Amino acid sequence: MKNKIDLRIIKTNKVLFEALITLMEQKDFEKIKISDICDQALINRSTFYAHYEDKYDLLLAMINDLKNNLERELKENKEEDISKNYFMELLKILINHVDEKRETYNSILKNDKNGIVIDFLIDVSYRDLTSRLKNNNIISIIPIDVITKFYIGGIVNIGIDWVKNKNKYTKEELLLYFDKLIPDKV
Amino acid sequence: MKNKIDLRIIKTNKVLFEALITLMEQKDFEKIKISDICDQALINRSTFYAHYEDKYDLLLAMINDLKNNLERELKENKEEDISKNYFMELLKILINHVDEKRETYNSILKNDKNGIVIDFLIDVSYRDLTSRLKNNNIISIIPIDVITKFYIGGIVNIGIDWVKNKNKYTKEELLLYFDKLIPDKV
DNA sequence: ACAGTTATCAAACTTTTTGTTTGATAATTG
DNA sequence: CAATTATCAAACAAAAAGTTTGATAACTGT
Repeated sequence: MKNKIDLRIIKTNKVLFEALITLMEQKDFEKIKISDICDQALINRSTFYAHYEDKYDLLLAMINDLKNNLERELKENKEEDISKNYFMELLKILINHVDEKRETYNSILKNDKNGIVIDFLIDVSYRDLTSRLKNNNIISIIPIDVITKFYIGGIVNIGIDWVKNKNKYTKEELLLYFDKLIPDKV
Repeated sequence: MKNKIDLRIIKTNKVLFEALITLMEQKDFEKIKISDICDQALINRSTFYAHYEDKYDLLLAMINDLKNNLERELKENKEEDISKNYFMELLKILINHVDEKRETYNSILKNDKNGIVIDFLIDVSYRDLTSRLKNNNIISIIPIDVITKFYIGGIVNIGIDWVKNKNKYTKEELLLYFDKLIPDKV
């Protein structure tokens, strides 16, 4: 009674994710047919329907998987060296995460699905960003979650640019830019 | 030989735009059928195909129309009082514009089609934002278009929040927040 | 290693949605 | 008012989405 997940299910999910990413790099999400996905993934169409309602359902599952990965990585890496600047730590992990899953993020962003990404970024970074901004005098005038949304929006928008144009600047430069652009203590 | 646009065409476009907005407020763009749009707009489906290839084509036309409106408003209003701070002028017009077309923007943002909106915002505001940031010392370290992307991203992300939650803060407060958050001269 | 379970498969099928074509009619233009 | 043309209903054809079947192969737990 171990209740292990069937290997075939894991495999099917994997090939479906990969197929969707490949296709989203080639064409608009809107124009992708379920049969395209199945052809690319080399699975039967009825198998697709055994797992997902439609392609949007599949996309959400893929993004959710991504989020779980990120959260795991954050847990694993944050404990290692506990410096005072938690938020820059987080950004560093985040940048590496995106760099490793570049094709996936690129395919999502290309198709304008970044709202979902922004939501989970706010989720993941809200606490650390807030604590970075806490010492700042700006906070007395503007509601804290408005400020948070502002900087997350900025980070994501640069991130999008960075993902789309791989070689315009390095990870280290990117991190430096963020550090300069996001106010620290007064 | 005036070559005027047929009134019927204008009317059809109008009801199609309105129908799309209404439906996008109710459900995902992905789930909207062309026949839904036609039912809502009270036009024949063959008429739809006489104007647009598919619903995505219609969406793009709607967004393009929005952009043209904004650009016209900018031209009209900017000349009135020419203060030194062009960028805040622009933001003010922008905020009023979005406020007036709130349902439209709301339906677009709800459906995660903001990439297109960001693109045209960068288009429209790049020059004035750049000139506001020009006097800032940060510019020597970070490429100017990276900075621009950062602040546009922030503005849009707060804007999204503002559109979605109409009564959280006023237009005037919103403008004040932007002014505080976007650095001016050193 | 084996018995029981279940995910995948091919294939045929129904239903839904898309896209096209027709010719008649009504609205618009100059 | 005559000529033009956008819209319409209606009937199609074609494509894509879903569903169902029973056979087979892959996986699980003991």
